[in-house]
Amino acid sequence: MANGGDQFGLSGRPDSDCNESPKENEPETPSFSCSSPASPQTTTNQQGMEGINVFLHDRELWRKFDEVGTEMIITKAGRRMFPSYKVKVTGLNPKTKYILLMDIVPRDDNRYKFADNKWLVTGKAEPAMPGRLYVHPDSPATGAHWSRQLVSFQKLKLTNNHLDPFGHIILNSMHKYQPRLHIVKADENNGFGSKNTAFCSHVFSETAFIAVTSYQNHKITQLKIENNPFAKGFRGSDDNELHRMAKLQGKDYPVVPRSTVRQRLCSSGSPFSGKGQGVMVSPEAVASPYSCENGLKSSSSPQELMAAPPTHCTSPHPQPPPQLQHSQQQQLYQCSKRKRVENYPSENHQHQYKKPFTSSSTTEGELYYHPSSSFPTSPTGLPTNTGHGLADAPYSSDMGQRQACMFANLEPRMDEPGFSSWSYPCTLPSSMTPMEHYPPYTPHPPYSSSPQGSRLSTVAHQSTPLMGEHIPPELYQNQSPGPLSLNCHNVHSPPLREHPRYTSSLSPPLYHTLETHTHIRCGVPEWSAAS
DNA sequence: TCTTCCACATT
DNA sequence: TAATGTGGAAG
Repeated sequence: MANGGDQFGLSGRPDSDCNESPKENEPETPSFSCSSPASPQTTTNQQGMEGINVFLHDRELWRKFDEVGTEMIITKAGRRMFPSYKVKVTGLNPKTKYILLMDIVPRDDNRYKFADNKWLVTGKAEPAMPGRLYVHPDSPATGAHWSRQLVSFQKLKLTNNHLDPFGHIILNSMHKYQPRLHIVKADENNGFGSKNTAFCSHVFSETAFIAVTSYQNHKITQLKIENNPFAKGFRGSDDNELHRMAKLQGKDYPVVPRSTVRQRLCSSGSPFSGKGQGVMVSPEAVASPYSCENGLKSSSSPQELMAAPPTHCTSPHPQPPPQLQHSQQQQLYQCSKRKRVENYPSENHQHQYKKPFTSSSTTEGELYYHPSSSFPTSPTGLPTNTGHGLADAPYSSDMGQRQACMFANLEPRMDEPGFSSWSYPCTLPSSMTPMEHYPPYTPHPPYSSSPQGSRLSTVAHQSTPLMGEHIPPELYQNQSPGPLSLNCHNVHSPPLREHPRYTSSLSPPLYHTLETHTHIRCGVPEWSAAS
């Protein structure tokens, strides 16, 4: 990882995002994350997905965590991610409907342990958990809708319960993962999965993390406490508090005043990344290894840094190394809270606790809900892709929030963590069309708890342009032509490997989806575990 | 060494 | 008050 590198102070609570009306934003937490530049680099010409750019919200915060080595708690009941995954999407056709979804894939084949203040590889990874997709509850929605404000995936939860019935994303503790965002263009029926379905995917390497059941690195603990509103209670007011906490944690790290934690965190290399650590350099310098990263001015302000769009490795037309244009960086992102849509009865009151988090996500549904997502399914609950509109079946806000949205999926892998961000608008191969019924199952039912999930799973199976085993060799190459080929203009783009371990035998239903996988790599330095 | 359960804090 | 978060104790 270690693609962070900012030397700025913490950006302030991540919750002060753009959904909050300006006046609600805490003055002390400049939401520079609310500004976003136009993305200059989409060059795809397929399926109308060209020009789409995705900007990671609170990128600075993500980078801070990444520098240290992000850890995400996973619990049986499911735990949200922090920082939460929020993005601003631009370049969408205002009238076209899109489905936004996320998945989290293994970043490598290792199992880790935290020892000597650093992450070390301890062996082979456990078989991957059943892949699940988290479809944003607003899906499908028009480009105008998605573009209106930040799209938040903060409701996404991570669990280590292999039998999780809630649709949470299942992960293995002590394994490294990479969240990915997929934007799929809904077809005329508000669904997708046809062979012409277009989509693009984006990966922000700084959002990679190691799943843990309890924090291993105290620096991460401190960062979480510092930035997560829910952890305010753990924020010490003085040095003693920190010493106390450190002591309680049984850590022998020197404890510094809270006021200096940030500096300490920013100035210390990440044992996690293991590379380029010793010296904390400028953001752009740190990002430099990532060829897909947009260049950033060394004098970039936090706003600009945040505004840096992800690198897109688009297909089929390779782009030149994305270079953020200043003028575009300056484009300001609207931070006003979206007005409720009359037709969508929304909850008039948000849970207070949600404010800081949901503020940025009107798309989350707290502010309103679409009548929405109905994914056609077969009588067995399997995807049928018969063309029913996604919007056919309204779901309650509650449903939308909780279940909207996880899907079983093949187990993709971010093999060889080398991507920074990529997109591969392309035509889905016929192999991605709805599959036959799943075999009865299964330790990892696609979405046992969610009726909606069942419907939505259609989307997952049909559209997920994910990776998995059996990837045609040619697809490993960035230059491969054809619908699924991807061109990553990355310096480091070693061929992807297949991972026999992730075979269909693990979870038959889940490995049924794609015969043709799109494996993209954008050459980002590998996380150096056990460096 | 890692996971689960708990009390407590915040919104 | 409920939901959700946290770190830490206990297993």
